[in-house]
Amino acid sequence: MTFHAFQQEDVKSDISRKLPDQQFLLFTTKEEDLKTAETKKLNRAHEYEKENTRSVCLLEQKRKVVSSNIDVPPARKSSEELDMDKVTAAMVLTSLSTSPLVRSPPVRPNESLNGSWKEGGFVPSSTSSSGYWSWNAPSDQSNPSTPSPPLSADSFKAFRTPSQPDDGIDEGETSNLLFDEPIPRKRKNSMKVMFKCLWKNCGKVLSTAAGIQKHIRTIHLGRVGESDYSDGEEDFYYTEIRLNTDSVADGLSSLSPVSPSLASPPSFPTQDTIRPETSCAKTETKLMTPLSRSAPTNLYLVHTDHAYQATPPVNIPGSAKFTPNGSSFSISWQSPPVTFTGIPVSPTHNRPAGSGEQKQSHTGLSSPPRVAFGLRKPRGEGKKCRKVYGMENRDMWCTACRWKKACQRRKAKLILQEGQAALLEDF
DNA sequence: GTTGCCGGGAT
DNA sequence: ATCCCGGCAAC
Repeated sequence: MTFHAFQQEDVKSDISRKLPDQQFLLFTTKEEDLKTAETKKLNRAHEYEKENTRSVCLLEQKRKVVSSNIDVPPARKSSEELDMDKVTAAMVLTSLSTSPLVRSPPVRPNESLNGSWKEGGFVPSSTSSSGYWSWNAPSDQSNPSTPSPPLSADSFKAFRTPSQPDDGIDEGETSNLLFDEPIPRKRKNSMKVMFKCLWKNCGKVLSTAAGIQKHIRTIHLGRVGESDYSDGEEDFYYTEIRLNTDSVADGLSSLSPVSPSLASPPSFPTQDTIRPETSCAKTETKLMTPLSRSAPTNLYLVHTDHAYQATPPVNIPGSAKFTPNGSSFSISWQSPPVTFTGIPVSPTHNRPAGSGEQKQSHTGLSSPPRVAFGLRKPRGEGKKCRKVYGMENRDMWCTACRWKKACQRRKAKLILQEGQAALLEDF
């Protein structure tokens, strides 16, 4: 089981969702909710550890950027309170991350603390309070060396038990993941993160999460002209791939973030609004080699819908070859992106129990039930919240189900399976 | 008949 | 934007 907790100030409602593959994303609205989130997470983690799954727990403490163009939440806890919350989180995380169940392969040197986002130019854009996130190049946003929040990651290291050398996420990285370094840090310039669509036979790669979201929405979900669609439950599946490029700093002006050998025309006649985007990413530093033990099947980014920005599409065929039983890949969400070393979960654990609907994922190009625009979507085969939880547990349903909308849970599952199939095929 | 969820209304 | 639900269509 993979468990991720994100603190996200601009998500309105607290969403705790079980994902396929026994993964979790846990979102909490406010910093003050962190403790609550941790409690939930812990409960969930225990619950699913009982189900014979392994877990790793990541907490991303959203970076607080103090600068003139960043909205800082008005009501802030005192540093002491924050400290306690974070300490609580740290202890929870420690208990999970040091659990014997938690295992992950060693982290390569260049993806250790120094190489991950803590060094990067990622900061929440100035619209952070509106639920809109984008990556800003360091040049057009607050100074990376802006005043740091009261706590530093070092404050929490004391609460972590020493991790076994080969057991679990690299310590530096872990602490980096768990306790977002409040101090904006620079990132190496030699890598760039792209976002690869995980839909079967797609593999489209865009330079921003927003772009890939729009791609998925328009191409795969058939949501043309629904840019205003934002029910807070819309899920996207894409994965982050890192490209070794030294020209990232150019931004998107040279949208060939691809290494030369990988360059090729876009695979999709995109419907995306092509718009040069200056606030784009300069990102992760880990090189994803074809033989790296990457495991997108273990973790997918489920992204709650937010406003997005379109970016020119870039296709990088073969640039994200993940090994089926891999273990390492990264996720990126909000700010800053997280480099994550996943758990090599056995294939059986990769599949949600009883996911018989996988069969359809091998049926062709339009694998996920792609619907002609204007037509009703075919009914899904996955278990809806209603069936899973029953009417008596309606409060456990996903929001969409409660509102009699298309079940996000099922959708996520389907997309996940398609993505897995596609990636396995690629490999 | 049951269930998923679209479309639209109420707030 | 959020929440709810009538009603259609797939099952």
